[in-house]
Amino acid sequence: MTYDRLLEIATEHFGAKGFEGASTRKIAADSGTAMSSITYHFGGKEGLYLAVADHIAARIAERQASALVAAKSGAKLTRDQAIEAALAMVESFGRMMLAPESAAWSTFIVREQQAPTAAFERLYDGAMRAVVERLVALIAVARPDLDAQAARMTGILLYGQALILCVGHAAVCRVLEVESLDAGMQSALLARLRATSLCVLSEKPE
Amino acid sequence: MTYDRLLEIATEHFGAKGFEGASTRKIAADSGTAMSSITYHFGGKEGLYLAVADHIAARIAERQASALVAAKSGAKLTRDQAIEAALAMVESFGRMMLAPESAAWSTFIVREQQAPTAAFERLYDGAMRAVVERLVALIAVARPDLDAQAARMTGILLYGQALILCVGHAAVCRVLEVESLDAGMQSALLARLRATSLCVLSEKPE
DNA sequence: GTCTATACTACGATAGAC
DNA sequence: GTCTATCGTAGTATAGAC
Repeated sequence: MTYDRLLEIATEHFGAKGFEGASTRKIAADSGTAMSSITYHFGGKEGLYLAVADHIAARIAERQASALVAAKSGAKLTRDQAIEAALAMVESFGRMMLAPESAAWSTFIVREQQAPTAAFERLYDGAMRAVVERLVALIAVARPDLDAQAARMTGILLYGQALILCVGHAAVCRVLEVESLDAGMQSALLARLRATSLCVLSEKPE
Repeated sequence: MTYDRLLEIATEHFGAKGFEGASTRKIAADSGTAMSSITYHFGGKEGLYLAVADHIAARIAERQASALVAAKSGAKLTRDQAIEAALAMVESFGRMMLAPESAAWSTFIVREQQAPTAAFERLYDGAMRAVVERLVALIAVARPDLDAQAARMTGILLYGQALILCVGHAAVCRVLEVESLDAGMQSALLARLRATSLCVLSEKPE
């Protein structure tokens, strides 16, 4: 379908070059269709951009769905269970950050973070909110010594560890002295992510 | 000087909108000069872009200089000294990430990370390398249980915690339920950054 | 060094054929 | 639904006056 193909290609282009950098002519050409198809299906460049935001949010949501289910919310958890569930969420996020698709997503999202447009609301409400809130709730159980705001901040910082794997991709490769992150390096990174997160989550409340 | 003014304004524009999104016309206009001044001083848009990369690298380097000096390299440090020096470096980086100027830098750098151009070399060699290598060396002292590669990964992850404060700015505000990060919130974030980093650095080698 | 002029290319939008 | 054709705008680069 032309609609889907345009959406897929547009995700790559907007992710790689940003809103202004991407060209509707090139998006249409790479999708094997005419530029006016964008007008027909999405109303214009801006409509296409917003559709891409929804698309990214949906993809992220479905990828994080399993981690969310595993970290069941309502149930009372022991501290060890909460720690394990939080680790699983951070690791799941890190795994997504290492996946090749998310390279396009991350630049898209980071741009929206710095200068939020209407697309940011869709990204946050569609994908981020549920994941962050769940992790924060688990941290509150794992670290009863932290107040609510400190638990939120800790959640942010833990996700930051995973985020750099994608957002700082070139620097990560440089520091590790590799050309790209092969499967072995990826699992080593995820293991380290889990280990450092465990240090934070299992800190003994004195 | 026209040269300096162009450089400063260009840093903002490229940071906010990326290479393709920024317009030499607008950069020149905001600098109060003619567009052809860019050709004269920088040879064209691309030359200006590379000059901005050098400019950002220099600014970062000078900001991190004090943290680098404090974490003196050659000297033998005790574990506690290494931990304290590493904490100071992470905190210094976090402080920079919270500074308003770095908002423009971060998007510039993140774009380069995902799709590195010649500008990335300048950023990495000019600013990042020294800071990362110093932190990794300190981690090696603080955590003798980690091998060299694990120490590198840990350094990356610690910097990731600080990076999200800038790169995920909009989401951070959302999670903390504030409009912007005032001074109190900033120091609370830095305190938490220090606390979680301490958890990782002071982990007892069994 | 800095400006004005202009040349040329590429952009997004839209109208209308099919 | 998809295409071609065209319009107006905005982009960078460059030549030449001062």
